[in-house]
Amino acid sequence: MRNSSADQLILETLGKQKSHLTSHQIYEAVHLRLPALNPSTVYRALDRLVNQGKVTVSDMGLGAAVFELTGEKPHHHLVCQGCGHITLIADDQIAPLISNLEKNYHYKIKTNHLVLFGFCEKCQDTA
Amino acid sequence: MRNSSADQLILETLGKQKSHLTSHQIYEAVHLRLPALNPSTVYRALDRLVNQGKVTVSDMGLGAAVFELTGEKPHHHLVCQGCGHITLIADDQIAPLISNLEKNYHYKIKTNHLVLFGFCEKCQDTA
DNA sequence: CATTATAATGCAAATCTTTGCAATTGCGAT
DNA sequence: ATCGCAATTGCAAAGATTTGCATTATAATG
Repeated sequence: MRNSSADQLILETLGKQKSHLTSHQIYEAVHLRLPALNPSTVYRALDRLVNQGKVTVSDMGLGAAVFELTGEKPHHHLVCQGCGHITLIADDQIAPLISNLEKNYHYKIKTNHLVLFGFCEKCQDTA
Repeated sequence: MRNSSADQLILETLGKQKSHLTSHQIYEAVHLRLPALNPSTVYRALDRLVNQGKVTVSDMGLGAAVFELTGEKPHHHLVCQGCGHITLIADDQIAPLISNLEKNYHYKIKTNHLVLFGFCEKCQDTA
């Protein structure tokens, strides 16, 4: 592994961003700052960063996967399929489950961003 | 909503399949049995079925999302990022967490297939 | 049975993403 | 400083998926 300028650029881009970005949004952002960069380079760099664990990818129920910098602390989300509202789940709600599974299955779990879909209070009434 | 032949075909295809299929694999299978069917029709039908809850989509860590018939019972998986091995997680390991979250956040959770990534016992040693 | 509203489909174009291969570049070893 | 290996990149083509719009088919209604 080597010091790649594409990787750097992507990390910076994600760093400035508080929300999640799709791969295409990332490509666009990076392309703005370095138009010479080839699409395939960006997509491959993104792949690389995910494999290295520097970037986290998750499906938030939009058509496409979204990316973010891997944070220090795990965090999780509830996504309402009715109104699209997103609720943050405190990690201590999830952490015990994770360590249980690790114990029972002799696993070291890397997933640090769970996304659960469902219906929030309001939208349950509507449906 | 209406009785769509594309929908039927997709449901049958998934029914005969014990493992998960990518959208493209589904397109190929359906295309074999009804070559006249347009790709966009298949992709749109698949979308529809997911929205109707008849089909479940999940990211198993391959490049693409995979689809399966929505089962009666939730089931979950551990996926090893080292060797790719997949372990079934008993639902009673997960169910308590789900009902807790539903209580605490006033949510009705629909997600019925959790996928957690990590490293199995063997691959932890290697890494 | 005819009519109408709406859902599903086909088609073609656009878009997004991946892939193979050749050329380049960075990094460690000499 | 140079050499050589392996990683990164560019390019072009292929592949996969989405979209807009016109057309067709279905189901409900009168």
